[in-house]
Amino acid sequence: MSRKSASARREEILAATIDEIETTGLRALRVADVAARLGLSPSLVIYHFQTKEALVAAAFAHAGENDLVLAREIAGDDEPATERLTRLLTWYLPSGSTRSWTIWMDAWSSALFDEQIRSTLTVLDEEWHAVFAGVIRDGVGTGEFAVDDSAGDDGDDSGNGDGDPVDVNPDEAIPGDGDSGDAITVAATRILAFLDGLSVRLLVRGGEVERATMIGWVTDFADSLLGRGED
Amino acid sequence: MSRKSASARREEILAATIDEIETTGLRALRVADVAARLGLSPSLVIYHFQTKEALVAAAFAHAGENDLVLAREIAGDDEPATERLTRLLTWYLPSGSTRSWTIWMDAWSSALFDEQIRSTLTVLDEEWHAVFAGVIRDGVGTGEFAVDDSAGDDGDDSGNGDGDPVDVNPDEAIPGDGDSGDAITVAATRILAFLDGLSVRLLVRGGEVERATMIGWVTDFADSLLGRGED
DNA sequence: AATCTTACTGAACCGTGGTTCAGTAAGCGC
DNA sequence: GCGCTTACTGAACCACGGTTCAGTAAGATT
Repeated sequence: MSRKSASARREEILAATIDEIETTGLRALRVADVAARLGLSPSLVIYHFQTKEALVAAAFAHAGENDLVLAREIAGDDEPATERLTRLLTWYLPSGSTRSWTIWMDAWSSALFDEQIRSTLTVLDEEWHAVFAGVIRDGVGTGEFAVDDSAGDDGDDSGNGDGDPVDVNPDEAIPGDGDSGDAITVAATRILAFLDGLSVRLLVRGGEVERATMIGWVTDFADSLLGRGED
Repeated sequence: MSRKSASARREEILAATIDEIETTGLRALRVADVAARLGLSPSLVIYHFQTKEALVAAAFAHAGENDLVLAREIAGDDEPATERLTRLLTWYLPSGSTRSWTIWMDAWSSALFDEQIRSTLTVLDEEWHAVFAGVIRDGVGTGEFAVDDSAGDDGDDSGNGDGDPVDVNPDEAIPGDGDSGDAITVAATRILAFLDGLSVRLLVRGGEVERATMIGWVTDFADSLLGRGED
């Protein structure tokens, strides 16, 4: 049998675990199946990750980082911010693409009762914020977007036809602690929440048909948050 | 031991199951725990529901209907539609209140691989639609809301300052088949999706602090969809 | 009171699957 | 080649928990 370095094997196993969860669900996940997928013995999986629970936790983190790598690629292109944002939104929603999605339903439900997984998801979420906020900030810089700072208030923002663009210096927008920070971060949070809600709907109720219209909805939402559609 | 009618006992067991899932998660759910919660034997649970899987499926349906009963109460009040909508939004988001929520993370992840649960969730979702759409329709009738019918289109709805209110006769808005129907149904879908996304965020990342601001966000969103905040 | 239905129990059964452990051999340094 | 580290296996272990089944008694019906 071909021996591999510990780190290489670990990555293999994590990928196999993600695939397994993706196709059969966390509920039905067996370490034996993960091992079988690679032609290895179940003992080896436990040898590398001490317990099944740890394996799952590591798999969530791994899947999350994988997605973020691709997201950062999109966000780092040299296209205009508007285009990058649209591509991010489109790619975020579940499809037959590279992005794993069903795994996150399981991750959420696990996070409710597992402190470790919860903190993993929190970190991933903050990185997602950073990606979106970065693109938005770029767009504000080029004048493509206009964000008004009354966005976080309660209901009485009736008269804000056009808001003043806020220029935030990149180093003061630390994602570390609060979503309730500046308007850009708040916009990113709202968009991400809407994306998650739509994704759940898309996954739970089959219908690939609606994906296209959903993209329209998020685009509209982003436009209204980012001061487009009024100029 | 006090004997109860089958239907009464079934309801007891379902309620206990929901509580158990709510507090320990579906992952850790044991029929023995459900039984112990009521001082009964595990065999009885299986006696009433033939299998654990069926028990869980029934519990999801039961919890969903419970929530809907309360939602319909709110929606059926004689207050103005604006007020009812706000109360619905506020009550929908997870809190320490009556509404069960963590159970739905598990329900979603189960639905991905269980046809029965998926159809249960689909039905519940359609009923939720009906509740929201009903209130919105009332608001359109009284002139509180104004919905424009270009809402479902792609990105090019830039110039819609004020849309014409659409009067839909109540019997032609059947939730049965399509979310892609009229503007009212579409608005309900978008609001529900946003609510779900925010709820996940609230549950997975602890922070009860943000609930108040989230209510503000949904209100803003609803306002923009329903033609308020521009008049 | 007799009987019949049926809610209900206790104990045993048994498949499942994560984990352990002693042992094997592959690569690497000397 | 020798030996050390370490990836890796096979078989056995063992706990856990859903399900079964034979039996009991409570309540309704007559």
